[in-house]
Amino acid sequence: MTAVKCESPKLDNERILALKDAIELLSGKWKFCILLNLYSLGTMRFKDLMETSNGITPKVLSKELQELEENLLITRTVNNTKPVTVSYAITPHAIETQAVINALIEFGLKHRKKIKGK
Amino acid sequence: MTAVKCESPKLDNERILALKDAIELLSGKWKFCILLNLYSLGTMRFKDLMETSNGITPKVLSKELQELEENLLITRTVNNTKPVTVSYAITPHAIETQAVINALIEFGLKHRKKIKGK
DNA sequence: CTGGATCCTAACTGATACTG
DNA sequence: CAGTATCAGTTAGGATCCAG
Repeated sequence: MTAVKCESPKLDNERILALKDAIELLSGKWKFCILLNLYSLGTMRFKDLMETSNGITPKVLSKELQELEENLLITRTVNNTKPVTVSYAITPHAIETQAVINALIEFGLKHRKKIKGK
Repeated sequence: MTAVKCESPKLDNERILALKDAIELLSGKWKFCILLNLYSLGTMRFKDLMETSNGITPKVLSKELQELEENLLITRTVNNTKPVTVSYAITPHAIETQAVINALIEFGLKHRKKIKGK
């Protein structure tokens, strides 16, 4: 997703703003993938994410991680190792996104059945 | 959103595919807005959607509606009126997306509090 | 009223190479 | 190892005008 537009004059404004925010926070080709990896597999390093996020380039991964960090969804910690390593982990706050992802997966699964059934 | 990439070798593939599908179905700057309008306000005509979707252009609205229809999330019915009118309504299947939208709104609301609290 | 056709731009994405 | 820099391609989205 990108910048979401949704100013319907007839609907509750606060909820719409919240919806917009949520979508924008999670928009991006890889955000869900990264979040899913992080809370399925736990803390990961840049390199690990490069490997599990099949096809991503360092530049893009870097950008996605920065955006997630700005939005307090993940933490970035630099480790005192010989070759410097960096660990990424989701914040407690980001656990809320699990509900979103689960809802999306549920919907996706049902939709797949629907399509296949045709 | 656009074409979502998420082929993590370490995660359950079917769920990831479902996630990808769901995101792609709902991607686009206005999809959520249109769906929200349709199941908050009921069946609407093209003109109505133009008005409630503040700032959308007919071309974009048309495209979004077509995509939603292709994915069986809305129905399009042409009415036998003097100047032709067209009604759009969500399908029963699309009601599943409410869970997604609600989850997004919930997350968005919590996130706003988090940010404001700082 | 309901769109389709054109043109255009900004943003996202990718490939490649390079640095602390 | 963990990125940044540069360059180039694609595309979603908007402006405007036109048509059934």
